[in-house]
Amino acid sequence: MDETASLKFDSNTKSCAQCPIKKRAVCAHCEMDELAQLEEIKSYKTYAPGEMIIWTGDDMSFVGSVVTGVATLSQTMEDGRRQMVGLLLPSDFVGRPGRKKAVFDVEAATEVTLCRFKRVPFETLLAKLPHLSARMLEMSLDELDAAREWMLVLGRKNAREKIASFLSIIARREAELHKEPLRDGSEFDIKLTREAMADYLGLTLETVSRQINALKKDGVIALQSKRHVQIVDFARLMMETGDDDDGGMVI
Amino acid sequence: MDETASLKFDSNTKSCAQCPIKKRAVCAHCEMDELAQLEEIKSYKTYAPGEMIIWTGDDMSFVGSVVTGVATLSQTMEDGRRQMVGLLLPSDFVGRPGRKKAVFDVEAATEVTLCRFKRVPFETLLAKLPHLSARMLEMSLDELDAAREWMLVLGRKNAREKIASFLSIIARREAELHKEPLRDGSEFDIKLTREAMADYLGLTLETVSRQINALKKDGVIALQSKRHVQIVDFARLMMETGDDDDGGMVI
DNA sequence: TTGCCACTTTGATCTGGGTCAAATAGCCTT
DNA sequence: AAGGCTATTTGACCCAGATCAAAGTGGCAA
Repeated sequence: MDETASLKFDSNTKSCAQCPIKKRAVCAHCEMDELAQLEEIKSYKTYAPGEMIIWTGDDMSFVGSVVTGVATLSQTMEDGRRQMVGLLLPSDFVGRPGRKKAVFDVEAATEVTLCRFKRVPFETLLAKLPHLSARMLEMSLDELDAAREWMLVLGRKNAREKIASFLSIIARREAELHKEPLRDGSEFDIKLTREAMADYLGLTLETVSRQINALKKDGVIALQSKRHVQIVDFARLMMETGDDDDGGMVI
Repeated sequence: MDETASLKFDSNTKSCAQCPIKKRAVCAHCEMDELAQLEEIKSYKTYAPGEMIIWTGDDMSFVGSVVTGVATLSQTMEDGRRQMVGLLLPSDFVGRPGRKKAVFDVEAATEVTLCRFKRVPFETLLAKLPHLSARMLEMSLDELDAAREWMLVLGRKNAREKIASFLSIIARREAELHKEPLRDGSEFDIKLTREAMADYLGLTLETVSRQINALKKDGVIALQSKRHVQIVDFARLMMETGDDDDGGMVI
């Protein structure tokens, strides 16, 4: 939570292509002022894999969004049971305007670079800039849909369906990120341990391992390595999710 | 989805206390114009218990909010498995600005009165009225938190903890609604069937029945009737949820 | 290149909650 | 007050996934 940021990007440059907030919030007919105002309260910080970005209960000094890497959003019960409630990929928002204390843990799964805005000034800007709040609303409604889709996975799907759902979501976002089509043969890294996957899916790590290897044995996926997946039969993977069509999933 | 509304409230009156959108969105220093503009696109409609308010895939001609009654927001898999993803109580928002087709079912659990706004004009207003979009953002962030809290319940809690969590949430919202304190002896109606509870909790109706009666046998709750619960020992009920403190739960 | 350590797989067993089946309890209607 | 609903409870059994245990794998530090 300190400000000893290792700046990977120059926060003074006018042309910060990497910052999703700006990219999304600032449109052609905005005043240049707005850009400059966001610029002033912005900084970048990079976190090491496994590092806690935010602990539940922390004072929220900033909000921001993921520029590179993967972070997890999760809750832990006092007896250690953990549930991931969000997977934060590049362009995803971190924190919540108006919230002083964090209610979830945020942890870097890989090396993560965050584009951060000081919370209070950001809230002030939010009140002044209609485009920014419109974009925030759109983003939070998308997240809400994604969370609700995930509730179906958690509440009603069996282990195999959960794994298939997880893989198809990761594959989809990965493809989207690299602007590549998603098809048979597409491959990608799972940036999470089996345990983190289990925490996302409401399973144990042993069950995750068994089901991944079952999907491999059945020729739905291939494993280049333990964390590198190739989708052999995409249509089949979609069937295995238990969803009616390929459309549903948001995240 | 038709407009054959049975108007319980006069949509022409200037003093519609029941409409949560207005109550929340319109503040003292807003122009009177804004009120009038919302007024113009507003109507009320009442739905019978069990009636579908929105089917997944329907064209969304309106957004709005619950004035009275309880509605459920849910997804159904083609094999019939169902997961409730939200419980809509008075003041809760229905629909999503910018969304043309519904992605969830909305069903009246009791008789429900909705305050509805035609979607497209509402979106136009949203772009013009900063207070309205700020309120919408706040509401959707609250819902997002609630959905994420519920993911912990679905993914990591056992049946008894799920039931305790459900009862404590209902009790809390009921108390809040009637502006009464929540304490030992508080009582309320569960407005859902055992099956609807099961769909909310990711359980079967038999398990819901067994666990409710187990909590009764253990003196945590008492049942005045099958749907009317008295909380005998509130602190104990909170323990049974498995949460560390009484604070967490949103919805 | 060896050894360590964290991650992953695999096996054996157990159990919470699902499934199937039947009985019971409230209800509106007539 | 009898019949016919639907909602709920209760019982018996079973199985998917948890748990416990052990072995395998691979990356990297010295």
